[in-house]
Amino acid sequence: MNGLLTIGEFSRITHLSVKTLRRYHDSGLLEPATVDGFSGYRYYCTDQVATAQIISRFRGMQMPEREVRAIVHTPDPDARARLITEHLARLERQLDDTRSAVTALRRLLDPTPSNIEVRRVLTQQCSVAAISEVVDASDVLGWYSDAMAEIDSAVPETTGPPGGLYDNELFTEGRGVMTVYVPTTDVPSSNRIRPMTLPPTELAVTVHDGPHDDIDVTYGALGVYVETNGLAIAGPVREVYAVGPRDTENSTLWRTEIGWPVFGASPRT
Amino acid sequence: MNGLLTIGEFSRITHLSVKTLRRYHDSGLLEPATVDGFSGYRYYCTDQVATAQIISRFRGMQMPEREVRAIVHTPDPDARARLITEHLARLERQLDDTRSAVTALRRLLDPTPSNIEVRRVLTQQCSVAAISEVVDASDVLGWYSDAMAEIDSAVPETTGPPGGLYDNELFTEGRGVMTVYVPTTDVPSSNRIRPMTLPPTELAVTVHDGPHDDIDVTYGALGVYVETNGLAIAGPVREVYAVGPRDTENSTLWRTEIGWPVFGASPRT
DNA sequence: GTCACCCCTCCCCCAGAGGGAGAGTCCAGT
DNA sequence: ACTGGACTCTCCCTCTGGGGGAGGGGTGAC
Repeated sequence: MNGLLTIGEFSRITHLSVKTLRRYHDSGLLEPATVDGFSGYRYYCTDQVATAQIISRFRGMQMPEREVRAIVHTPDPDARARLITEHLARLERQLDDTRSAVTALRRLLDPTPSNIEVRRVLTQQCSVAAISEVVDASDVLGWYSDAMAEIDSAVPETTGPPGGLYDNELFTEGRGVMTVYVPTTDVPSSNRIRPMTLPPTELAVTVHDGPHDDIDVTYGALGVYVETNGLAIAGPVREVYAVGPRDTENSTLWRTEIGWPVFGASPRT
Repeated sequence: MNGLLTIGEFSRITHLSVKTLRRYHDSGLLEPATVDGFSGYRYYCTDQVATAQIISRFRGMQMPEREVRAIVHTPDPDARARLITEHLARLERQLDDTRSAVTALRRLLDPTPSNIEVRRVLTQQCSVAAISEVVDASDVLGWYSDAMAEIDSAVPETTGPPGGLYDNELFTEGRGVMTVYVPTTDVPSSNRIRPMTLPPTELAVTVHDGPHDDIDVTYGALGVYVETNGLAIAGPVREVYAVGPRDTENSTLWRTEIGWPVFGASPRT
């Protein structure tokens, strides 16, 4: 009565279900003011209504509970604000993803089969400056831009467009070795950047024009080609960013070469 | 070799993980072209690459698997298009929710305590036309607008602003009886709409001005008032939409009275 | 024929939520 | 003081959309 609320009363006031309140207690997100040591009854105080509402706001924005916990337990308002803006940025990105997924979907559902031309190529040996690490599939984009930025700022002179090597396990297991590189003869010393020599490789190559929203369609076509021609796969996929974000902001002008290492039949050209 | 792919090959081509492909098989979302009855090996055909990509597009847009299944198994392109536009509308709504959650959050985090005035009122008996049903908390908004539209189109003459009764279980259990009504003396015959008499009730009443984004804050203040004044709760919460969407598009002008049935101390006006 | 790699099933884990059983607690009315 | 009903407790299961890993068997290149 004197300012302490049972879980049911607190639930009516905050519009959080009793179940949810109990979980928030267990996970440390919202601890009751008192817990009766004998009966286990939870008692909340009226001050906690505001906290509960902040929590439900964040959860309503799909913020993960662990982050909400961090925010609620962070007294420093600046750090709070940073966490919040970070989450808003993430929401924005998610929205962008959805938008590009929609446009890519239209292209996929459009009756435009758009046959893809595949060439067989034997690459020349190539000296590059590379960063190589084991990466989760969900981190690929972020890792790529970090690593490429590091290479860009460290390598003074390149002798060709940048590229990447994508281990097949990245796709089949969701985790695998990923490499980004720029061709150069002048590799700086750094703990992440290392010199590498790409060996001559037999590739099935095709070109993807435009943004990467629907690059999977091109991958599909290339994969089907490789398969129907009875070729076996011999290593990580290679992408070369012939025209990319460093060349133009206009993503419709991008030009990505996808090369799938193969062996099995005689290469032409 | 002849157009049939093992799950690993299919995974490399479609960039769906092996685990995910197996689940898609189990759930009927994407059946392999052949399953070896002896070894259990799944074999996919190259035609299925396109289907797999459509699936991953939809999943990338957070579409639930059951809906993706419906779309993929729907041959009729019109029905497909309808399902897709429905989902896009849902995404839009979600986005709106996020936006309003953000604005509401700012208000909540602002150092504006905004004390709320609570009056004690004894309502008069009132005849209404009402729709009453058990509803899930997540459906409240949709159910409300459907029911209110039905009442609006059926009741010719109202004698006051519309209102709603919200069972406390709606909040504590996530499911409960919900009622919407308009005051009228002339109740049409309908299977859903029924005449009701709201009994005289002792209420703790406060007014919420503006859109409903942050109505929970007002609920919190009212709930705290009721609690700190040592009152007990005596029935479903009552909302009266004194100024609402039917009166003006400008949601900042809305005016909602929230009445919490109580008993316990002597009412003042 | 061997052996590495591939694939199978089965079970456990995660986040966030809900359902429900079975037992214990609180409190108001008698 | 007692009783009964409402409230609360814990515990376990379910769902969705994934992932990790164990243990066992299949496939096919050499």
